[in-house]
Amino acid sequence: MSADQITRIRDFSRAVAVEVGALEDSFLDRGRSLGAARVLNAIGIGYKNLSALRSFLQLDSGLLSRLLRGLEDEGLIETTTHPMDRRSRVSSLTEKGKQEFDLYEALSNERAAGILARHKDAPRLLQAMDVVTITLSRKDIVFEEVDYASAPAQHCLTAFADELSTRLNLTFDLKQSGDPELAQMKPPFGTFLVARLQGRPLGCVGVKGSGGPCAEIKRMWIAPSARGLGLARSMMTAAEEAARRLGIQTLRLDTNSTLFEAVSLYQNMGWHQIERFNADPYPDLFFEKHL
Amino acid sequence: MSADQITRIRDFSRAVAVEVGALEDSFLDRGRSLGAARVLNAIGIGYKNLSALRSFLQLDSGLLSRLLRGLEDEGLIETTTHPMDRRSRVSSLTEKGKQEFDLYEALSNERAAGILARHKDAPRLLQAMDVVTITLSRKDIVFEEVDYASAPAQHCLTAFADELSTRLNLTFDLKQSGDPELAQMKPPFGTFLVARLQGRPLGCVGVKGSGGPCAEIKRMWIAPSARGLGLARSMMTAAEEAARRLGIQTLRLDTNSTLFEAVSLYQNMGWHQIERFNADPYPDLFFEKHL
DNA sequence: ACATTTGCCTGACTTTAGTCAGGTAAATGT
DNA sequence: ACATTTACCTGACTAAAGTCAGGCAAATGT
Repeated sequence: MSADQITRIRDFSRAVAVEVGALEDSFLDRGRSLGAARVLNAIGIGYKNLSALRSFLQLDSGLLSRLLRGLEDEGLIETTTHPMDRRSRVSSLTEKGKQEFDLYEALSNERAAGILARHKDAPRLLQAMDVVTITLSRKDIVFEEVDYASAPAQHCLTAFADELSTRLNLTFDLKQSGDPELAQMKPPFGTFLVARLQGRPLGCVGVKGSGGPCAEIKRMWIAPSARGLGLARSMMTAAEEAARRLGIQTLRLDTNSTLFEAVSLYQNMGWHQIERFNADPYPDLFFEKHL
Repeated sequence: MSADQITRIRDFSRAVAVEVGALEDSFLDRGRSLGAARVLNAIGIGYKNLSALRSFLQLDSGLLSRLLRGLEDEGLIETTTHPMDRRSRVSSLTEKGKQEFDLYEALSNERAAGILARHKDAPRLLQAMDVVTITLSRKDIVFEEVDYASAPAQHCLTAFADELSTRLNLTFDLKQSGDPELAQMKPPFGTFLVARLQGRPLGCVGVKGSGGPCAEIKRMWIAPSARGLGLARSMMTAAEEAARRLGIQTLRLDTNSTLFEAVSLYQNMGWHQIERFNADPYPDLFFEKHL
């Protein structure tokens, strides 16, 4: 744990504290105490159960109770008992509360836009922020099976195609609507997985089947900001599990030897090299794995 | 100002608030109120003048006064009147206060080390943090004329040599102690500039003269984390000004055509291409500027 | 010279945050 | 069934943070 690294972390925290603090301060701009504003916003973003609110905001039961009553007196929230457990209570925004919440959102957006405006000539800032965001909250990344045609899937595929196009100096379009692969990457033949962090798509992988015992891994991609976190490995694992659930016994894939990191990942995960199984010009390495 | 960018800023702020908050919390670990701890630390890092303290910590005059008195009662600080203006007062740490300050520093380092430990398998995190830190606080970057042999200069030159070595697959050593260039890059012949952010060196440039009206720009380098901020331009400007102060009338430099960003910067700043003036194998483009 | 401003202190006050010991009603364990 | 636990509320309290008016001494303006 070098002193230099610690200094860099502390410099970082000092530098962002100012900007991030300004964003937090927007919660004070509407004449309400910070505590009350935080509760209102937590309810607005979906923490309705009081116990969830308490643990999210790290509030004492008594304190939360009082803040809630204050918001109720203002007519911003309503609290009812939980239908399953009548000890528990559930809060929700009233119409007036929603308006107030929207005002807080607008304020926060304004502050964020202010940060952006102050640094709009620093194109690398947002990318670097993404890397930090994703790394710090990578425990929250989830894998979802979605339709190949759904918005998050299309987001990944567009980004993937753009990346391939610039890297190989060719034009790729991986998501034509009439694509015959479309049917092969949804159940019962195959599936399509995306990795998401709080809704934002960070990567994808497709399992393309034909009803038989053999299927193919396609469209494996990780967003640049999410690389270096071992996401590829967990996404491959998730894809293999999904394939197993579909009754698939053997998976194949093609890749290019210049992608050495991917190649060593496959070898590391128990894939073994096989003979060429298609005539595509781009791939020059072929792998297989028995599930 | 796209909604997507605003979302990314807000996600970033949410993600770092947790970690940064934990670092701030270390101020509570020694049984003192947050306000008192912040004042003690602000004095420790150099804010001694009360008016400077007030604006740095955004404290009400009365509040600061009381916090200071509390610290005085603990024997941690001493306050004297300002020698120039006897209305103003200046605080400084006592021996006991210094010890207490060091304990806070140790706690903060510990927390930072904790963050590092939690993410040590994310090699890109620190780099990304550096980009964020430097971009957000780039207004604080200063240029200093230093000796070619000084620590910050050597830091830059080592990094520069390493970068050249890996990029060109050769071995460079730009800072041999017996280097004849050493004398030519200090007054009265030339100079050596480093760009620093709170002490950390971010880039360098040398002006190598021989006493005559003509000098050469050498060793121009910007730390990877500090690129994309226009630092190269301001560093070149600073170098030209320093050269002018030394009585130099013409500057020359050599570069390589693959460094297209540098080349377009030179053209943009009024340099014009000239004939080859040395026999080095690496450069293939030569520029000159009359000051 | 004298009014004004600046820099800081003091006292009196309010608000916010946070803690803790009960208390009630519903759910759960055995 | 009855003791225990859980989920929340209430009241009483303290500590910390923040506000404001006034005051004093030194500096400054004219």
